[in-house]
Amino acid sequence: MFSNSSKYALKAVLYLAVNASESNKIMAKNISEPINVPQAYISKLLQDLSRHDIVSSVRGPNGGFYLNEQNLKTPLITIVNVIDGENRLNSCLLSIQNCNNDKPCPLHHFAASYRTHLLENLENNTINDMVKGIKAKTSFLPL
Amino acid sequence: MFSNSSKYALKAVLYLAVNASESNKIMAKNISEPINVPQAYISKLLQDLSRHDIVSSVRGPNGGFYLNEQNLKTPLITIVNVIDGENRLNSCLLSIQNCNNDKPCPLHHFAASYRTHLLENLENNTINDMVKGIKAKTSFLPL
DNA sequence: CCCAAAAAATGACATTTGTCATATTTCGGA
DNA sequence: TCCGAAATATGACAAATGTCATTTTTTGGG
Repeated sequence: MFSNSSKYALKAVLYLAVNASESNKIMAKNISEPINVPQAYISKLLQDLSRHDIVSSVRGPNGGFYLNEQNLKTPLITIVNVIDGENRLNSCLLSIQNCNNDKPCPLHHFAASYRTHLLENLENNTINDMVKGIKAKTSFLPL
Repeated sequence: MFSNSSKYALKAVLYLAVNASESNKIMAKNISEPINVPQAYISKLLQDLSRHDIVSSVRGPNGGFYLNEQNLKTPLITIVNVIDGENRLNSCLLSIQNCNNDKPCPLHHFAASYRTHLLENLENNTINDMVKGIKAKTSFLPL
């Protein structure tokens, strides 16, 4: 579904969204442990995300990562697209070129409705929407 | 979602199910072209499937691959499990250990219903069910 | 009983993905 | 203005996946 990298990126971003702020930046090495991802690896991912304006970062002493107001409005799909590349979620279950509703492959209907449903959710929900759920305790963010 | 290997295996099995029979076996090299998969690669996959009694094979002259009555009754999930290993489809979108309906991760509800839905379909539908759809022209099997 | 056809087995190689280690740059504070 | 803290950059390495080539075994037919 998603690559490991995307999963890690999502976890890191969510962790930052909940725990960091401009006045309380978090260093890569302090994100690593709670989300259970090697430090150097999460650094590399955060650099990618930073370059794409999905997270904010400040170098030097008292530096670290956090999300500003704008960052929080990022739709979840953007994170996946940056890390995994576009339309990783777009292809048919069997990767058949011209599989569509008119000329479906045998497994098409097993996945089609859901896939669009999932995509809609990833497009319409922002990081901030997820944070609300976590703060309202309707969803959880363990390691 | 599935690995390439699983996709290829599914395509090969469906191709055999539609086009081969005990009296009309098909050689690996003749499956390769219509489903657009390298010959040696599809051979390896078919050997795997043959060892697990998902396809039938006969060596020597006039040999080849086909599906017998029993093979046709195989649920689709079995093919995926043999090639990709068990429960590749079981984990949560973020691969969080104890993510479930009671303690869902933030993305849980985006995927949960679909995943169970897809799994049910793969478990309850056999190769033969797919062949029926293809013959009834409600689904299609291009390359 | 040998020969050729075909599956089966084995292993080499390439690519992608994931992981780690080591520089390099930037910045604030003493 | 220099030092150390931290992000950033780069590249090496490992593992999984995908691809290809070669050899071995089995089998039917002449």
